[in-house]
Amino acid sequence: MKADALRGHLDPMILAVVEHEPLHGYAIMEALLQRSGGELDLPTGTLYPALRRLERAGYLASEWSTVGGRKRRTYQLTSAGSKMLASGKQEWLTFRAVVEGVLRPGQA
Amino acid sequence: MKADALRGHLDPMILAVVEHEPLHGYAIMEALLQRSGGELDLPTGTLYPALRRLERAGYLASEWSTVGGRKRRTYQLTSAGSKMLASGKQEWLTFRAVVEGVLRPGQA
DNA sequence: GCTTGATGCGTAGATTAGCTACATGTTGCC
DNA sequence: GGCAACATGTAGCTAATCTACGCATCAAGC
Repeated sequence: MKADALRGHLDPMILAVVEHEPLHGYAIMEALLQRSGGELDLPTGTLYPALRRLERAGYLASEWSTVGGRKRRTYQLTSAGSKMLASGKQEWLTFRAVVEGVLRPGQA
Repeated sequence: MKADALRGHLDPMILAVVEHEPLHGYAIMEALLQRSGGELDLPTGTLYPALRRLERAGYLASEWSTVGGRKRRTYQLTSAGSKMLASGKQEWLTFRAVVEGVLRPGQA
């Protein structure tokens, strides 16, 4: 998968992962990897800045904790984030329709 | 639809539009607009550089012609472009699976 | 005691594709 | 004369992702 195919789609994916339970960065990475069937192996240099961006934008809230001597920053969805996620899902459907309308991917 | 959601997906879409018939830039714009149900209204500053990029990469070949006093540059798919399009379609399917695996868009 | 891998957070700098805004010219219609 | 549609193109900006680092803890293996 090309790198910047993700562009603009990563944010809702991150929000989706913390939708039902707050997670810390590393766990978010793992959740993305798992949910994507091993395809989405984000480098930390992508994830952590994205998390800070989302927090700065008000879609995530974070909290520090220490587990087994390791510091974790746990992120949870804010209500603004929840709205953002919902509209992100909607936008994905539109985007998918646009691409498939043009691409006709069935016709290999 | 956010602007850079397109990132990395535009190229195969352009190739798909000229798959069965060569078209000039303006006609490609219109075809994209039509196939996307009016959603994909590319600015010329996006399309024309993209076409030149694809030609430079060997996926498209162009030819000048004059129709009704207007100069047109008509693009057609090369064999390399055809392969690129096929793999682009495949990548799209993977990408879609990844996003939907993470996003679960059904659960609004 | 040492090394290695997994866990965990983070920044700096480069890349690059899509965008806005602009420039140029023709045709046809009011 | 003027405006919309047709038609191509460049210059410069933006911003999200990537690569490549740095730092620290813990557990396992030798």
